[in-house]
Amino acid sequence: MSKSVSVLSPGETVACCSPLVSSPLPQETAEQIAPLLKALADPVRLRLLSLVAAHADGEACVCDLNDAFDLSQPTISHHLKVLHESGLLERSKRGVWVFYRVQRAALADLAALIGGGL
Amino acid sequence: MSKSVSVLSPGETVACCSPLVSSPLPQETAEQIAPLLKALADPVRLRLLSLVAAHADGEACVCDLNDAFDLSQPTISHHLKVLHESGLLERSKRGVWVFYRVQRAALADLAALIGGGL
DNA sequence: TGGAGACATCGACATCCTTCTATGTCTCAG
DNA sequence: CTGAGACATAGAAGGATGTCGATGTCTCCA
Repeated sequence: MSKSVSVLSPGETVACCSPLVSSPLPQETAEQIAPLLKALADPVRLRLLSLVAAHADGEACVCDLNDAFDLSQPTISHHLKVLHESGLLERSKRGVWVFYRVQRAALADLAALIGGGL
Repeated sequence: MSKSVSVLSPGETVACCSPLVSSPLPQETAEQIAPLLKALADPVRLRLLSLVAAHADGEACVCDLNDAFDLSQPTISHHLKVLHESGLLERSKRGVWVFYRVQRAALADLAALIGGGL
């Protein structure tokens, strides 16, 4: 995993900017946003995020998520890490289990960036 | 460029689904959406899209866009192609020049997918 | 204390992506 | 018709990404 993936420390959300279509995005901002979109731009990670969000109480244990895919446990763990490091998923360990929860603010900011000004 | 990038034919927009956080995204849908996000998930392409959208009359000529980057002309051409094939940019040739215009519906659909249900 | 189970990390491999240079295609002016 | 300019395509190189099996770490229970 290259360092540039985690531009935001886990838990931090996008301090967002004026909408994409309103004014030219500064290079620096573009380089901040792109990793976030890249984290989202994978079918497995999209489904993971969606599964977590739609789960009861808004959080899901890794064990639940593993079962939903035909992928190895380390692969799922890797994707969850990407989502977590990009600030899209919150992590909390309780006993033996690890639970993930969607950081709705980050998603909302992204949506505002893309869809704002339309 | 692998074939899977252009899931949508150029000009077609996302026939969008229920929001990401509302119900588990079906695998098929996730595989349809991911290429769109992937098209957006690059700092150069983010700035290209933003530049086009913010340009006078909502469209920009490739010659204008080339000047805004420290990248070779074929590289910009490549990124524009990715954005076009994903349905985010509309292409129109007038004389010697090629103009690109943002397909706002595609952006709006994406934003609704990500931010809907928050 | 020791074993089992839940996750994370490591290292490897194949594929994909970004970028480049070189070259092709199309259109207009002269 | 020929040259120049705008843009696209082709092919190659280097780095990034997705996936795996093997292994490590932590926590709980017996």
